[in-house]
Amino acid sequence: MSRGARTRDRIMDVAQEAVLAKGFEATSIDEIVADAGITRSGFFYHFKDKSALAREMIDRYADTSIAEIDAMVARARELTEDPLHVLLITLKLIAEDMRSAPNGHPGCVVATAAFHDRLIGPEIREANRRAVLRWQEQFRVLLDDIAKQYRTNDEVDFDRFADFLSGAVAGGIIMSRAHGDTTVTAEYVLLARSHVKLLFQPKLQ
Amino acid sequence: MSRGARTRDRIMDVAQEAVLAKGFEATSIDEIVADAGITRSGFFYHFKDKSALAREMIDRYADTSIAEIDAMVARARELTEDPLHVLLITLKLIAEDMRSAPNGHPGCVVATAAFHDRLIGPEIREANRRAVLRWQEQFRVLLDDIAKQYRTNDEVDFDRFADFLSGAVAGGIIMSRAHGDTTVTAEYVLLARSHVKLLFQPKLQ
DNA sequence: TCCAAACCGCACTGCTGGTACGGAAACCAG
DNA sequence: CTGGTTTCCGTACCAGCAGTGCGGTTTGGA
Repeated sequence: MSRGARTRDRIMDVAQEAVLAKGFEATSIDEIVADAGITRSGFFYHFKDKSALAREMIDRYADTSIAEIDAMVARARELTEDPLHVLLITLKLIAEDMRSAPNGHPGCVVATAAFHDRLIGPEIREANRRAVLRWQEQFRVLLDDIAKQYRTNDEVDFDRFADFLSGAVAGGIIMSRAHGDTTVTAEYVLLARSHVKLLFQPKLQ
Repeated sequence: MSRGARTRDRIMDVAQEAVLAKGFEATSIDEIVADAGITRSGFFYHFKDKSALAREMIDRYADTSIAEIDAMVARARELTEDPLHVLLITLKLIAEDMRSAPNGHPGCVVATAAFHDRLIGPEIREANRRAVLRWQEQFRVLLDDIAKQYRTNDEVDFDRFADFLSGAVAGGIIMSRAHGDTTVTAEYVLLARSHVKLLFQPKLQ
């Protein structure tokens, strides 16, 4: 990893922590460069503006998030062959992971960016779109596997439902902020899990 | 309604439209006063700072939202006595209302405020908390009515689930912004409705 | 050793939220 | 109609912000 790449990563590290805690606009470039141990000139050498930083942060955040969920799916597949239980276990692992975090779920760069439209040009919007589509695709695959062996107890569009599962997390983040209760997001994941269970589980009650 | 109250309302009207479209920080006071037909001095006469405006906007937004939902609940009660169907019809009315809006759901001041922590002092946070608790209470009452006549197909905490229903809207707003598709929020409400149906409906399949 | 990438220092612009204060117009009670 | 209060304007000012420009310096690698 080159020196430049390391600096870029350090910038994004400190920026992400601040952005998740305070939002994009509330995080000043002066603050970022101070924490990253560089100067404003150094910052603008790597990112042409704050928007470019946001765009790269979104992509990087999506990368790590997708990888983490993939790891949980893999772990779930080790525990069962039943596709329904793969998803149920995955959702439980996600919830546990959120609950085990020191201060609950730290927030989501994508969700945060969605509400800061000043710095959101078409590029940021596109980066956000890419991210949510990747999450949707991830859950969509699991739902398709389930559909091969189970029938649903209600008619739902699978693309929408896959999207809805990540949307539950997004909603949980908003509500956890509104409530001032960091455990909310994990509970939302478990409620979404309940939805999955009710949707596919045969012979209810 | 006094002259001052009318001016305050006009300020909040134009501010809300801009905030829902662009976020709090992206909406400048200069822009608000221009659209409201007053001066900066006039603005600061009514609101001591931008944060005070946000706080009053949140309360006002919650008031109208609660009233709208109450009206839909009342309409649903006219159509059926069954408490489960009261909620199901209410959710359908909410979804239809969102879909009928010219540009989909315009967004939520509470959700927007949750992601703009610069101007969020304890007062804003408290206003946001009040709002989500009011929504939660609204759905909680309907769920309690259902519980008197139905048993659930899965164990869920009713307070959480009531909160989850409004959270679905919040998540839908985020995802609609991320997708760039304004119909998403209404679809989320319908998926939440499906969850309710699956949770209470006896003798599935 | 040499060159390019990486980074610094500094000066500048334009916009923002916010303060301060004197004054003017609108409104309302007596 | 009068006097006082509410409401609003005009202007000048401050600090913090994102972003630009550019010359200079350090660093790492071929």
